[in-house]
Amino acid sequence: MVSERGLDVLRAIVQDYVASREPVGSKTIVDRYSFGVSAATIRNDMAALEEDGLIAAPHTSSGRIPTDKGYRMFVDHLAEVRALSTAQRLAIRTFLEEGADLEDVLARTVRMLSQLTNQVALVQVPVVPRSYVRHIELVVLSASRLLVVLITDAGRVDQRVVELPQSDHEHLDELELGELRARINGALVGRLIVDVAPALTALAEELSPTRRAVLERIGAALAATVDDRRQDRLLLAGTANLARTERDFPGSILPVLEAIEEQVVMLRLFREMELDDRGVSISIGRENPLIGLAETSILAGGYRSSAGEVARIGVLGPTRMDYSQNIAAVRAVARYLSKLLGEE
Amino acid sequence: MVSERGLDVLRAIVQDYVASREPVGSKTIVDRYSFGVSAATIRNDMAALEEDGLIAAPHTSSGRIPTDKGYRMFVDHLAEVRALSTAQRLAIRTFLEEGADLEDVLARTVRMLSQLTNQVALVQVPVVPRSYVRHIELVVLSASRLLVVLITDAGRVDQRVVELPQSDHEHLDELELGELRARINGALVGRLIVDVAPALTALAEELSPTRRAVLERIGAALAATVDDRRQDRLLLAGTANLARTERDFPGSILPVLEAIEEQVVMLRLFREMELDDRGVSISIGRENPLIGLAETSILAGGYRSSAGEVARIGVLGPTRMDYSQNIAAVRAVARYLSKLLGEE
DNA sequence: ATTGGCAGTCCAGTGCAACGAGTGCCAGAC
DNA sequence: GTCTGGCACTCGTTGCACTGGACTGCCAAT
Repeated sequence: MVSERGLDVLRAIVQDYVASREPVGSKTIVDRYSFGVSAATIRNDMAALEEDGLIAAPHTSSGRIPTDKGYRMFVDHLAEVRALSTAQRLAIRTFLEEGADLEDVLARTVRMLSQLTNQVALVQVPVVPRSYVRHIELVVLSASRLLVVLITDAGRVDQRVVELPQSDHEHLDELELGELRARINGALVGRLIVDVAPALTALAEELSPTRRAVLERIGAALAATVDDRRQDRLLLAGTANLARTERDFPGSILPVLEAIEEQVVMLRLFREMELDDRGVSISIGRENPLIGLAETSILAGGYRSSAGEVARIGVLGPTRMDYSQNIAAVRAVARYLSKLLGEE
Repeated sequence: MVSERGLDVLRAIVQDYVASREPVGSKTIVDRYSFGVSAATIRNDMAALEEDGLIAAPHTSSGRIPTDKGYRMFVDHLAEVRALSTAQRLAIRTFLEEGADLEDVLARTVRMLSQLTNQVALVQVPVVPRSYVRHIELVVLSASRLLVVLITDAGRVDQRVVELPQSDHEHLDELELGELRARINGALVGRLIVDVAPALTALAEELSPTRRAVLERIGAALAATVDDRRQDRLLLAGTANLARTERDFPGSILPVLEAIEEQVVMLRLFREMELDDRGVSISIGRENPLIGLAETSILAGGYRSSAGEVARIGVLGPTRMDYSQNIAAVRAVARYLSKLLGEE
């Protein structure tokens, strides 16, 4: 069981390790922080922290470093987010405001963010695909599974399987299905695929509650398909910072560089990170779905683009990063960017 | 003096070193290539090559590696450009043709090129600034020097000093200058700054030959200013390839990453590379103006964008790269890109 | 619960010797 | 003149043993 002081020790270990890249020992902590207890006591606390998997020793008889779980505990409960300095805020304002068009503003944003954090910065550039719905087909696979096929004027076909609500015991017979198909097509054909979601919501109003549940599933499937198909790009900056923190990547920075070059994958990962109440989302080390990013952490924030939709902005760096400062930077830049784009 | 066979030895050294990253010794050459002479003879040739600064030994009693000058000799006189395989050509075609808009085609191009070469690929995205000329001012600095000031509607002011032709002994007096100023402004004010060059050419027709020379200088200065002001972007891909060839960078890849992130600097460098008769330009190691790129070579090619102007495309990698293949790849992709964009 | 002390562990650095790849040079052969 | 085989020499690399230092874990005492 980790005591109250144990958590303070964890905080000290994280801060010290982030600052020095040296595994931190009990003596260091006693010297550098005023806990008012002896090294042996700290050692006991550290044993408890290790027991709980929050810290680990690279080898017997060396100091401890935080594990992914330790960093998680730190960012969730122990880190206080420092506000940016006035100078930094001013720099963000003036630099971003000089941007000409959206592309330029985002390019500036990503550079600014990478300089502010000394990490790799990423910004999602929302690009709305201009395809129109040509036809939607529904095929019954079994009593509880439905295949939804979306055909657009670009000639592209996407399909997706939908699990129907279990509670709904009235099977969809061919007749009903035909009606549903006709209604959905009536409501959607000829529309831009980005308008599919609102149109479906409107359609749902006209249906009985049981059918509405089915429609919702179909709508979700279509939304997911459209989402997958967005040709969003990713702006990157500060790759050099990866090389600068090379020593934090045991093997090499190669897998990291490979991962961030896979824009499609990174975008999905980025989109799937859900913001917490602080307006950021953090994915630490092996929490990360991509193996290449096992030694890196990603902070994501959201900004509201001119179209009103939420796009992502974030930084990526070694798990050994200054979370407090980076959270502050991502939040500040995201907030300012939303404001700037909202005004226009 | 390097003999005929000496150059063959150089070619062998370059090829072997590029393939193996091992300094190559006389014995290796005798074993692997059939020169029909003994190792001692090769050693003599190598001594001559070293004398001429074409190869060097990392330390006494080790094999030789090519110097920048050696690579230069290789690409200028010894390398034969291998044509791409049919499969590769087909891959280029089909992959690029799927691109939606210019941005998308270029994004695909840069990825394609980096995969083809296993190097960092760069593509210049031409962006024409939409500013209009508001006023042009001419100020005499001395008998032979003139200050040209360009003011555009964005409120931006650029100035440039022009050296007047020495042969022209009639000094420009204030009166004449005034007339010239009026004519230039008459011809240019209100025009897009990208149209400055053709408009000036038209104006030159109306002037006397002596004045025409002056106008040409002014025109060149304005063109240079406009060129500097272009907000061209650079698309990058394959940064991971740098990490993959990490061992070719004695210190670290950090300075290289830093250099390619400086888009403005890279663009200027890129633009200043003049294509040779093979349609490519090669800058090797320390020939490069940027210190951070002292261990890298850049190959540049040109493609004709839809607007008809020439933009750059290229690859960047360690000086120890497969020049033959990379030249072929850059040429093929540049050519195909021009064709694709020309059709539209 | 906390502390001082002590034995034990492991890493990083150092010095040394043996090894091997490759050169430079020279005297002799073609 | 050009080429060749041979030989001494130079260095980088590898393996090994050794030492110093930085920690930890545990225990008995407070």
